[in-house]
Amino acid sequence: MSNLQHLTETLQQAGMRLTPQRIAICKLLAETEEHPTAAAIYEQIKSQFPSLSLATVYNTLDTLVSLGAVNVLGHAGDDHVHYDADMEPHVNLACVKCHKIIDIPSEHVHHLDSEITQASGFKLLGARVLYYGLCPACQAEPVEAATTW
Amino acid sequence: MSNLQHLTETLQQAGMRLTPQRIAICKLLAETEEHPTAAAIYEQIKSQFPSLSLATVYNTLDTLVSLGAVNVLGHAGDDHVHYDADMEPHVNLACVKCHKIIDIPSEHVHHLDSEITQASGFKLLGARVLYYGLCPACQAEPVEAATTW
DNA sequence: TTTTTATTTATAATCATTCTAAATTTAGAA
DNA sequence: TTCTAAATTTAGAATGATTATAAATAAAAA
Repeated sequence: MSNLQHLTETLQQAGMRLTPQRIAICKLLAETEEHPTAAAIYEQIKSQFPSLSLATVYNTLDTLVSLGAVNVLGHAGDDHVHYDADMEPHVNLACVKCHKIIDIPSEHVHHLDSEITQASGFKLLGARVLYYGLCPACQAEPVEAATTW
Repeated sequence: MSNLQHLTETLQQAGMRLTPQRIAICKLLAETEEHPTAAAIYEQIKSQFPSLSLATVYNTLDTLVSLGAVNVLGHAGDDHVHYDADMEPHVNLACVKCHKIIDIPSEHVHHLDSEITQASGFKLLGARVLYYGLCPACQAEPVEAATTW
């Protein structure tokens, strides 16, 4: 099953309508390699739906998050909340300089779930594994004032 | 070396003055088991420094963060940024219901650093490993509308 | 001292996100 | 088809954490 299907079916099974706006948001989330913010999603879909409201984007994202189909990465060096539709355990790696976020498949994160569950007795609902540093390209350039995190 | 010493020395070595306000903030960060927000720190220190300004708290936190002595956890189910002076690799585990955050020592997170460095070529500066779920106490109570993340 | 610089403070400004109420769309019944 | 009620979208206002600004204070240097 494609990730897009997963997202739309999640909405349907929650009894929600598959409106064109919601489909477009799911499509973007499923296909992007980025880790978009609400504003970024709004900007990219705006051309298809000139009347689109930011509230719709936030509502849809919140719904998908509370249904467990989308992950919230939180702020990543900027002042925007980033979202990630890839729910497979993986590491998100952000460059504090160019603000790009990439995914790293990791052997060890796969084991974290059970390790944490056993140690804590929590019922896990999600994770946010975000490392930050300087990407190879930005390491080449001189370091300036540290970014605020 | 105590964690408090580490924090104050970090400030000094950066050429900054050890003002009473900054010392109090470092002390609180070093001694708390919580993962306080700027507002929480402000509230707790206010009694010692009635004239304290929130700006001072934010400034000091930002400085400590950019010096790599304090970690920013980001939002944790509420709308506040949480800080953590424990820089040892560990898992932060937040309950989405009672909003408590606890630390979990983890064998696997210790290995993540080298794994990520090798896979990406990034120069790592920090990490934010935050899992969320329901703590044992909150699992007992009935589940209500999902919290927005 | 006097001068310079760092720091704190109070307050205003910013801006991402949330809220609200009206307008629109939809699914299903008649 | 048309009607009706519920869901959804929308525009714009409101919220509130954080940041910026400029004046006041404190400390260090001369």
